[in-house]
Amino acid sequence: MVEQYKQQRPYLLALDSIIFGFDGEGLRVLLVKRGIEGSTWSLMGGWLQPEESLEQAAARILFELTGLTNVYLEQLHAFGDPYRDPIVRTISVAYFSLVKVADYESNLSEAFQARWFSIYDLPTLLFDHADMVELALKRLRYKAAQHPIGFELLPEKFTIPQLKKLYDAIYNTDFDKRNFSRKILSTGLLIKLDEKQKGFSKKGAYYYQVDAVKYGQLTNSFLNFIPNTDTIL
Amino acid sequence: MVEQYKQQRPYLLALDSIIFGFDGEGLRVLLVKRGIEGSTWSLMGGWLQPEESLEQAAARILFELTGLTNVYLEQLHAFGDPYRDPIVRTISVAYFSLVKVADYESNLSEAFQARWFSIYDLPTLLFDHADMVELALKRLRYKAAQHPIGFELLPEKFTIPQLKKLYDAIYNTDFDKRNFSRKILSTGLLIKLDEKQKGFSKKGAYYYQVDAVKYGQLTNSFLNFIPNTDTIL
DNA sequence: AAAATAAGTGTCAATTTTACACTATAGAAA
DNA sequence: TTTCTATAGTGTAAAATTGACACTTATTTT
Repeated sequence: MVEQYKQQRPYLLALDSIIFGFDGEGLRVLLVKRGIEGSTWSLMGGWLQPEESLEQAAARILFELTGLTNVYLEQLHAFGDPYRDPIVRTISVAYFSLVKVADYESNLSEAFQARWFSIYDLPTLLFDHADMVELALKRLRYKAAQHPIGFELLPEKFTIPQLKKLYDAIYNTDFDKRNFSRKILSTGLLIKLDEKQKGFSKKGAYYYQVDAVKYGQLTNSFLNFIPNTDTIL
Repeated sequence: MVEQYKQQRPYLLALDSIIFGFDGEGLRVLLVKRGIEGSTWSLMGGWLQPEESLEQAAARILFELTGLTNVYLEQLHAFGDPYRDPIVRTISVAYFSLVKVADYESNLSEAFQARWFSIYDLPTLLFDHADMVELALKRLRYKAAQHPIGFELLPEKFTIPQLKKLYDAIYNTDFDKRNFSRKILSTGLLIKLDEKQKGFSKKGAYYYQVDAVKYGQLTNSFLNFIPNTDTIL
């Protein structure tokens, strides 16, 4: 049994992060310079360390770039085509994360030459990173339709028009604002604050924040798409 | 750059398969005997070979056990806790697959001591395999609510009552047969055959089969849960 | 011929979705 | 101070979908 292990060839194991952000206008992905002469844009990545879980490694790598902790992080997919990395065969486990751009101190980015790119206008990427971004975008769309994860991309306090702009950006469409706010508010997940947003529009939109208690409960069944499978069994 | 690769420690990379089947009564998982003295039930698994992609490896391992090809196979999750395998650190990429039990020749199972278990009555499993099964079941439920993957568990020709029993088993519930058949037929995905099932009931239920053309188109938006994101961009 | 068993089907009320346009507010400009 | 302008905010009616509910049909067995 143990001999069976010894005969096996080991592989390098990397992690790559698709980091989504929303700046109020469009959906962005954070990329860094990498490659032979630092000439190619790539996803932020790193190597798995001996005492780390995959999730811990992904969180560490995200922290090294952004200085952020407590960030939404979800495993996307393991990529393992034999020649995806032409130098040495490397399996990469991709994670996607949603960060609040406002929280992101850009000071740390310089070491990595990080930059936000619009998801609709990406440069050529290293290895199979374009596939990773494409899959991550699919997953984000899929997930945001059913789970309240959009809020992870917004500041603590946000307005309904901001939220709508975010969803517009994610789905590259233009939702009807009446139907949108009815649907969002019907989840009971938002708490209206007394404060209004200043500066952007003359009238000013009310700020809302997520009801943390309800947010914790609603992992599934957000927008009535899917029955809450937690309670089926 | 290349030196950076050399400093990294490699890890063993395994694959494990959660193989679901449906025998007309309940949802089953195929398990094999493994462990120190072949004493423990475990998922079917194997090692990644140098020239294989992850998907190819998972398909090969599935073939070695069941003799089946062209089986529904989907990557579930990469499991990489440092001590999940107490002997040597091993990253396992879990795949879940849906097989038609009728197709499965049980001849090959003997080499692996394979057996179908009800998902509601599993034995103690090796390592973190119980977590894998749990996650796979969640994914199956999640997915079957939106995508027409249930058919992968049934023979080519099946009746509506059979399909309902399958969904009942997946969600451990009892759907209303009128609403169920209305909903399923409204997808336009099923073709009614002239033939009736014999032997099971006196009246006999009509056989249906999946419309292959429409099946290819409908990857999302099966039961109207999710807008078809393929067409959004 | 009657009984038994599972298949197959229809309706109505409630809910949800979709399409669509006007009013309110507050700052800026005249 | 009045007017203008830009965005916020809100309601309704038709259509589609869902959910609850029970009887008839077809065939085999007795």
